Amino acid sequence: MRRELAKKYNPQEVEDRIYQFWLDGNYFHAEVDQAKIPYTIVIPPPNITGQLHMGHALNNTLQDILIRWKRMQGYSTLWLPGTDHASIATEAKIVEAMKAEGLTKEDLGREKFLERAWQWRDKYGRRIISQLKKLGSSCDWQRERFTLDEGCSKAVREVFVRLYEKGLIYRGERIINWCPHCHTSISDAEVEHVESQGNFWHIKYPLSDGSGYIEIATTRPETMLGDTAVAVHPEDERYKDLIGKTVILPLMGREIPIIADEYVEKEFGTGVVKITPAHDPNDFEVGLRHNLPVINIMTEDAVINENGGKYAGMYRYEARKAVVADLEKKGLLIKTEAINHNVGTCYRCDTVVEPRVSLQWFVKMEPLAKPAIEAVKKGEIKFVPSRFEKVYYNWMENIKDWCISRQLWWGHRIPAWYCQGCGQTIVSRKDPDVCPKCGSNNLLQDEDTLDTWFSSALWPFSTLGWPDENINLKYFYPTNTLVTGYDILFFWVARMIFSGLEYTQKVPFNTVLLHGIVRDAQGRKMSKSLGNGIDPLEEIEKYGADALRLTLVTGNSPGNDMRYSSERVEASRNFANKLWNAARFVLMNLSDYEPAPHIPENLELEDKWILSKYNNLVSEVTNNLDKYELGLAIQKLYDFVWDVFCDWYIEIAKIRLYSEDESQAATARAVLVFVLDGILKLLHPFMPFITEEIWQSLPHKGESVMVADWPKFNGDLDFPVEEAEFERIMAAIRAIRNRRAEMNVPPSRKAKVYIASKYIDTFVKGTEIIKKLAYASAVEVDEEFEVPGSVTIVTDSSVISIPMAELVDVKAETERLQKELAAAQKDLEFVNNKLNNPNFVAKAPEAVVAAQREQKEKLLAKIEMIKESLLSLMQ
RNA sequence: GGGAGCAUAGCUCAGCUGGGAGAGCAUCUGCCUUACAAGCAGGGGGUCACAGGUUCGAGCCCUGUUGCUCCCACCA
Repeated sequence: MRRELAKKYNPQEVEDRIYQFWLDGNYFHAEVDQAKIPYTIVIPPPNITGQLHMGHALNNTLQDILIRWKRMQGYSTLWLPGTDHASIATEAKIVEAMKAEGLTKEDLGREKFLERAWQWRDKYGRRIISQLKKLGSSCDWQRERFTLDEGCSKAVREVFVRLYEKGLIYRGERIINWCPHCHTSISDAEVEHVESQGNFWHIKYPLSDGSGYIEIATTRPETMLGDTAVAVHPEDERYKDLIGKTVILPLMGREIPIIADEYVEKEFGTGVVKITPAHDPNDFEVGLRHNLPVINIMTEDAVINENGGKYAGMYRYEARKAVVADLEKKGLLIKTEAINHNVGTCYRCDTVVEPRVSLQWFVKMEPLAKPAIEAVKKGEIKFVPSRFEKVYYNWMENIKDWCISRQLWWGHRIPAWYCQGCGQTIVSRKDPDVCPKCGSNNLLQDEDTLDTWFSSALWPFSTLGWPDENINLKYFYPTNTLVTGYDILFFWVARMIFSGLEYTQKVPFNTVLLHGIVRDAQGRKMSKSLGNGIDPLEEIEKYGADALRLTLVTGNSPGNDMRYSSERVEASRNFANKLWNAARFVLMNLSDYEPAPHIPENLELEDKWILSKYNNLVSEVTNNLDKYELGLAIQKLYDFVWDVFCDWYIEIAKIRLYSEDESQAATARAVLVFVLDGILKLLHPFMPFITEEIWQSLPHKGESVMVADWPKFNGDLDFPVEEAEFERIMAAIRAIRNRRAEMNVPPSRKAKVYIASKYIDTFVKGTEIIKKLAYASAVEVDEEFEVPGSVTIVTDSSVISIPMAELVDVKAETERLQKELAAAQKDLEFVNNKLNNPNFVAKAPEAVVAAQREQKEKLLAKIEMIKESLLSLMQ
């Protein structure tokens, strides 16, 4: 039974039902099928703390389009979903929630805290998954994974042990970025540099021998409490004599040396740098070179500790003020200079990070980066757009060791144990019972967990069962396309590449499709603090998931940001409604026994025209998708549906549908069904819900459009000659409509139309169409006509006369025709200039030259026709 | 300091390997034509930032300039 379609498309009524239908049909599930070629995408796992935002919506729309398309093309298509435990973000949220109960992490203890974390995960992990479903994502939910699940954890542990055994993971006292708010170390990539206003304080450091002072400049005066030297450039004439002498560190009274190091820039500041090895990465390096003591002056909360003398107990900024005030009191402050400089902040909480020496675990990056660079250079991995390859190289080539330990509880605990007996470090795949060196059973596991991105880096293969050799991994890995925002190129993409190469000896994916950021209508980044975020779920509620998806893909080109505005989503909604109504029209004209989509016999000119157009559309859209030009693909589909199919073909088809000739009507119906069926297939990846709903209502073969065959170019539908022929009719119709509109003739006022052309057959065939679409009461076709007192219109292939004596102003008509003549002559001149240019004829491609020649013929004919019309007008 | 992107209609943006510039929205005119007023038909509107160059031909390729945006970087 065919359902009556509502007058307006109502997505709320359709979407959940259709999604359930797909789930029931198990269409999302991918099997290992040796008869098919695999196509795999792993989802960028959303954080379990997250709510679906526009970035997710864009990201998953793009993935779903590719997945649905490939599935229809017959690949065994796996879209592997899952979520990320997001250690810092999640832990912060839980801690915050506990605060409301007056609890801290420490109150609860590690075990109880983790219990809460898992509860959190169960609750909010579900939420984001259900939101992905609302969008229409055709993920294989049976394979859903979580970065902290058993399999992923096994992979993480395996990797850690392997790297440790290879010497690529080490533990050491290094300077790292410390976030006093999140209370953990973070990696270099996790530090955001924000320009901010600060001061450059110029301070006197008195020489110990009382012979004067040297001037240093700093933006962080409180760190001077931990200074262990002052450095100048070895070649700096100004200070050469002072090298080897000492200064008395103000406020602390410590005697510290003046050293020479190339790191100091003579030109910058005063040319003298205070050296605080414990709190500045450069100073740390200098300290190592010169064997300087490292004095840590801050606690984990960025409060000055006992090493900071009388400033102990002050928060870093408080101490800064106090230090400056004391210096001033003592006359040691020379000047305070306002400057703009970059301050490192935590990417999660925006707190200013504090460089700090501490004992952490690191991954040695250089040996891992090399093959990762090679793989892209050799083309084993392609970036779309390719310009990001350069960004990638730049990062990889300058990479530093990766700090992977975090002082958090929510995450993969570092599989390292320390023997309390002999101090041995044990890193192993299985939890050790006794120390292999001394036999002591007094072992303590490292308290820290791993950077979230450490597990994300393994995602493409840990989710497929690695490290266990298994059929899924063999079949679906390496994955094909990775779709993600350019903003996590370093965090994630780069790390997956070196991880894949190191552990699986294969690239994790062949293509990286990078998209931009979804901004608000004014081009601002959507953010919580600005409150300008648009909730995709609300948009789905209001306009439908298909409209949202369409909005996100229309006009979108890889790597570029886009703006989201209500105007754009409304346009998308309108398109969905247009398609809906086109389908409704087709449907209401079908019989109850309409055969499945097929190409009928006895095709008319207009049928061949649209079939040929459709056929070309198929190859163009497929071609665009092959090149990841999703925005271009949907643009072509949009134009075809609205302009070609609705505005022309449906209107034309009405003639036969409403005629007495049932065989003619049947042909028109069959072509309508065939083309609409094709449109629905081509549109399905973009607008899955509405296309499924319509497709089910139409005559169809198979269970679901989502597993229908993707259309292919069909030589039987290629009618270039008929296409051109039909275009002549269209040109005539457009010309007539145009003139009538200019003269304000209402459609209700029909007029007889005389068409003079050498293409008599064509226009005779087009008679009924012209009558309907050009508001003609009758159409006569001949080689020539004399129609006195008529409006004359000239197209490339015809002279059209419409007798409307009372509307005709001979003078105005003459002027208009003369204008057209001039325009045509100018065009001809332009074409002639080209054709008369021997270089053009010799060097331009043949097709281009031929097109110009054809154009010339057309113009010559047109000019001739205009001249004749002018002559007859004057009579 | 290095690198990248953008600059095209009033607005937001497409424009694939170079062959006389497109869409949506907005605007104007006329239409309730039995699929759709979330619609139909038609119109107006662009020195493709600027200056050079390559080419028979440049929005597209090259060089430079200007403006905006972003990324990276240890200049205290």
